[in-house]
Amino acid sequence: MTSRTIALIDCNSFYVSCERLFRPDLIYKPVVVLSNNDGCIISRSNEAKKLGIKMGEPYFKAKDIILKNKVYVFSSNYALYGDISRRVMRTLKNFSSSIEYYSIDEAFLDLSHIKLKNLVDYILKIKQTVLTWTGIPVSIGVATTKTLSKVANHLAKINMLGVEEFMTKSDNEISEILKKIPVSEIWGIGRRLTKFFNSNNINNAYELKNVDYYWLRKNSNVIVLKTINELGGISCFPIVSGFSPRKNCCVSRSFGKKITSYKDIQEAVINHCLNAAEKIRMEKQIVKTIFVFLRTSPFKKKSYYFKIEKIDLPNPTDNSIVLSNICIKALKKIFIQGYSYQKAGVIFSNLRSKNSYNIDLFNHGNDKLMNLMDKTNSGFGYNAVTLADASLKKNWIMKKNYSSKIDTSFLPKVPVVKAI
DNA sequence: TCTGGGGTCCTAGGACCC
DNA sequence: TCTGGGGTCCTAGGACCC
Repeated sequence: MTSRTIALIDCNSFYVSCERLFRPDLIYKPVVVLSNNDGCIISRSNEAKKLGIKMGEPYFKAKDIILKNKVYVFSSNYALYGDISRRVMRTLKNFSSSIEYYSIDEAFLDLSHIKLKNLVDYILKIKQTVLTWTGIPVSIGVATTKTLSKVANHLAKINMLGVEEFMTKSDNEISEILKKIPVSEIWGIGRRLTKFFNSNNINNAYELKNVDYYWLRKNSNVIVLKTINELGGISCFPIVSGFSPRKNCCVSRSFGKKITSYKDIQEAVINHCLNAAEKIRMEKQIVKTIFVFLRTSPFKKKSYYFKIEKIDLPNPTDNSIVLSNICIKALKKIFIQGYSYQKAGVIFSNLRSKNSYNIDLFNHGNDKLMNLMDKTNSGFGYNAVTLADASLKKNWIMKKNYSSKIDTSFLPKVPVVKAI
């Protein structure tokens, strides 16, 4: 088998970079972006990282550092990030037909068609083009496997060029690099596996690569075995290009404040259900199994309550009215008066293609209504049309105190520049 | 006081069948 | 009292990712 050239392109501090597009005055300033409900810090500029602000840290815990150092804070704005992500991915597609959209800010590209002597120039060109066309800075790592390109990308993030390639390096040189990478940095090795390996005296990626295969096979699973192979340059995770339909669809939110009233929770659950239903209709899927869950804050251990209710549908559907009625039925089973609830959610599971299934004849007439609803909402904005039960008081709505409110995918919200 | 959201995959164990 | 063997399918829970 001939070896592949695999590049991982990763946007630098992606959400922060998106916000900076409309606030160029914030380049070189410390900036963070918060998760939904302004809960945790999920994106940090380099300046914010240097101040010691940690990834995933609760906002209230970092508040002191933030205030003292005049860190700029944004609530997350996924409409904006999603749109910018699409532009980045579209740009990358010009450089290789084999591309895997791995996450909102990452993509794998197969660059096997590029000659080794031209490789560095080529990846520098990718980096420059993305920056010019979208304004987003990226780092690029290149190697023979996905796992190694992740390692290369990690190095690219800290060197001057912002790119790093292993293709022209000898095995010895790569081994020296791997000796300096702790196992926890390796893609696929999480907290539990790190602990397991460390307790067996395996601390860096080089030691991991050379671990006894039979011992590992006994003590681990196939994914870890593949990861070890990939560290040694044997590709086990191919690039998966093209769209594959999702298998589950979950919509859940923490409430902006604790909620005790059944009516408020029902309102939230119906809204989550309608969002999920719209998502699956866009992918032409129908639902067979529904879960509705409800919980209090997991940080208040004494009075913790969590319950999830599952309902199997005899006739799979994508119909918002049918689905929200089922969600209400499930919610009524798990709601107990007296708790202060923190979060509710809806999971659509057992999704399948609408085309491959005989749709229940009685539901069929509602397709037109759903189409109309989706079209109206995409033209006039989110929730222009909804169910009567869904939107009244919005007591449950999440906190978003620092939003830039920019939405480049919805015309009325696009910023206007005036030339004088 | 305040702690995100949305995914995938693997495995062990139970249910069920012959 | 003694209590097979092998297969499939499903599910819950755990681990990982961004």
